[in-house]
Amino acid sequence: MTDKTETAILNAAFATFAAKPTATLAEVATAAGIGRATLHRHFKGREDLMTALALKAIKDIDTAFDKATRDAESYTDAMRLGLDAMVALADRQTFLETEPLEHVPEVAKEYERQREELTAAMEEVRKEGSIAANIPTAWAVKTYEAMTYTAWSMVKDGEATPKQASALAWQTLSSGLAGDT
Amino acid sequence: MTDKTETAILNAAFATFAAKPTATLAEVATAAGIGRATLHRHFKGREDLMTALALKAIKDIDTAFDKATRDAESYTDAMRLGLDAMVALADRQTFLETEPLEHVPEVAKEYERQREELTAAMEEVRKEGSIAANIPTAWAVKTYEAMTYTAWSMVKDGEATPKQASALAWQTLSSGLAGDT
DNA sequence: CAGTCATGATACATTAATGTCTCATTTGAG
DNA sequence: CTCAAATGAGACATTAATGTATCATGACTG
Repeated sequence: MTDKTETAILNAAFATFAAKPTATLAEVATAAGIGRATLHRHFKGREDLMTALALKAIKDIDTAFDKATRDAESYTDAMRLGLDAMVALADRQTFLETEPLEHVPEVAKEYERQREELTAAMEEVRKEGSIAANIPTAWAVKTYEAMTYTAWSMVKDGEATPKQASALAWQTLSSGLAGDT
Repeated sequence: MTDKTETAILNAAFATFAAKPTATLAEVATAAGIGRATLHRHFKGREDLMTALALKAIKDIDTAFDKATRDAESYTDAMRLGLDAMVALADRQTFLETEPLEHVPEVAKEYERQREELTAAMEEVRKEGSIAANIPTAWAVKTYEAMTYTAWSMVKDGEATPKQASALAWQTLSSGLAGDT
């Protein structure tokens, strides 16, 4: 139902800001293949766009993760499946990390919720015995995010296909958190 | 020999831009505890400051890494020792990743050189048998950088001391790249 | 086909950031 | 202490980015 033009703007904005956080609205408009005035018709201003991006980023990640893990056999398996889906959305994740948006209550709330859900899922992974005892759950979560970013970076640099990259990420993550060297 | 004020500016700038890539020069000046005019006396403009930051970031990382690994027993050991040192400099690493500076030849050249050195060192680590055969060196390098960032993030969020964080990073990295789950 | 609607292009106004300058004050070296 | 250099504060000019308004055009709908 969401406007087609708005979707195009948001997608272009993710790509643009991922490459250059200081990009102007004019650059975003050009990247989206539209006029600057049109961008303003859809989003009141920069702050407005940023908020919409943050909310969409969170929602996209939620949706993709849920879909990918729908028929996982375990939490550990869900993490593996989710990783695949997340790699394609690393620009969203990067945006959320890069742009300071704590001052927008709605964004802060959703961000916090998502973070808690991921942490809870990681606790379940721990119960399944996939994480060494000395590794804090917070570390496992951060490492998970870092691996999705790293996989995306490999793909972006043309050093691997998405499939190869997420396989490497999973290998590194699972054996890295299991911890038996 | 480098000016004390300039050092203060650069350090404040790293912290400021790490937290908010779109920060203004006024914000940097305030963070450095100096007037905006003084900042302009030391750096012609934004571009000038960015270039100086990039060069300092590269140099700081080189210096810290060299110092930390001076008496390593092996390349693998050097990576472990280097990790400790790098965690404290993650703001520099973040800056280099965040700010697009390919268009400044001198920066691009130094950045490339450092990257090649790190890759070469990682190749040696591989020869020492610390990296699984199916893992590309490029992946190992990126993961190394990701782990320093992750460790820094843990410290920043107050979830670990620098020592704990770099220990976790090394555990994850070494067993993750060894790859035997 | 007629009418409406979103758009691109453009001009324009406003605001924020940057860059320059001056001057009184402070700092530090000799 | 004295002098020179550096600084902070502020005024000011310039530029870049943002936001608003208008208008002609092309697309889609009824």
